[in-house]
Amino acid sequence: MSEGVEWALHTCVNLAWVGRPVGSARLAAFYGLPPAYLNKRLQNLVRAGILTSVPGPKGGFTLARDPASISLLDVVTAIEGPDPAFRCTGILGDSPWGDKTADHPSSCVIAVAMRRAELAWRRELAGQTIADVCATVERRAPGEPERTRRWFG
Amino acid sequence: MSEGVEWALHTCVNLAWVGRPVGSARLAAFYGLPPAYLNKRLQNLVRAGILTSVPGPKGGFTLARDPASISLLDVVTAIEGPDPAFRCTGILGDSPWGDKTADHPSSCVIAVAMRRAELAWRRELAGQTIADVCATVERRAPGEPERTRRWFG
DNA sequence: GGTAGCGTACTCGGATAGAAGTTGTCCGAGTGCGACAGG
DNA sequence: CCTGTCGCACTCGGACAACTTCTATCCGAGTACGCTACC
Repeated sequence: MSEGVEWALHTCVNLAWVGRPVGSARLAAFYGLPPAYLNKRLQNLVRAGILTSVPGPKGGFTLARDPASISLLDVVTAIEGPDPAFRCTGILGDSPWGDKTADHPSSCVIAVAMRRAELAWRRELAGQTIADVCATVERRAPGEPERTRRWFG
Repeated sequence: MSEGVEWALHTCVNLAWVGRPVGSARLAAFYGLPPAYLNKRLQNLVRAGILTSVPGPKGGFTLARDPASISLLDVVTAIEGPDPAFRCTGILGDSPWGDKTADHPSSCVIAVAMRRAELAWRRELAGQTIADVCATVERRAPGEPERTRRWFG
C-alpha cells in the first residue's frame, strides 16, 4: 500500500484540529515530509471531495465536510484508487474448457473468497472516521488539538 | 496485490485434484501462463512449506500437506510476503513534539485502526482453505476434479 | 537372458533483463494582500 | 486622509525525472528413465 495513505490520514487529523486552510508546505513541515509530493497526494483527496483547496495567499487545504462523515476508507480509496487489491483476471476462461464469456469475477470461487475478505477489510475501515481518530487521540492526550492548532497558527 | 497470487491459488486447487507431481510447464499451459514465471512463484510456495518439489523426469510440484490445512492466507502470505499492506513508518516521531523512541506501530491510533482492518482481512482469508474451495467448486461442477485430473494425466 | 554402466531428456532453482507503478521534483496559472499614487 | 490601481508574493495544479517493485526470461545443477554393452 502506498506510503501516501499514512501521510494523508495524519494530515486529515491535523486539518480537523486546525479548522482553517493550511498550505501543503506547512502540513509537510510538521512531519518533515517532501512538500510537493504531499501536495500531489492531497490533490487526490480534493478530487475525492474530502478536502477543498483554496489558492493564493492565506490559501491551502481544508476538510470539505465534517470529520465524522469522513471514513478511513474514504481516504484510503482516494489515494489508492477504487480498484480492489485482488483483481480477478479471469484465467479460468483460458483453461481448456474455460468460458471466456462468463463473468469470472462473480462466479470464480477464489475471486469470491478474496472479495469477501476485502469486503471485511473495507467494512472495518468504513466504520472508523477521522472524528473517531481525533476523539481517541484527544482522550489519550487532551492537549493535543490545541497544541497542534497553535503550531499551525 | 501481485497477480501471482491468483495463479498460485488456482494452481493449488488443481494440484489438490491431481494428487501427484506436475511440472510447472504443464501447470502453466493449463491457463496459458508464462511457465518460467509461474515456476518462480511456486518456489515461494515451496519455501513456505505449502508445496514440495521433485526434480527430474516424473517430477514437479505437489501439495506438501492436506488441502484442508492450507488456508488462502497461507498462499497469499507466501507470495506477497509477511509484511502488512499498511506499514506505519512512525511519522508521529518526526512531528515537532514527537517521540522517536516510542513504539508508534503499537501506539499510533491510525496504525492501530489500519491493523485492525487488516486483521479482519486476514481472518477471512484464514477461514477458507484450499479444500473448502475444492468442495465448493465440486458441488457446483461435479465433474471438474476428474476432468482436471485427466487433462493433467 | 540378465545386469551394470552410461547417455539423454526432463525437472527445479537461482541469476539476469524489461515493464510498470510509486516516489520525488519542478515550474506555470491563478489569487489575495500590501504598497503606492492620486484625488 | 481616503480610495482606486498596480505589483508582488504565495498558493494550488499538473507536467517531468529517479527509483523500487513486479513481471518475464534464460541458463545451470540435479535426477530418473531408457538404451547399450558386457557377463
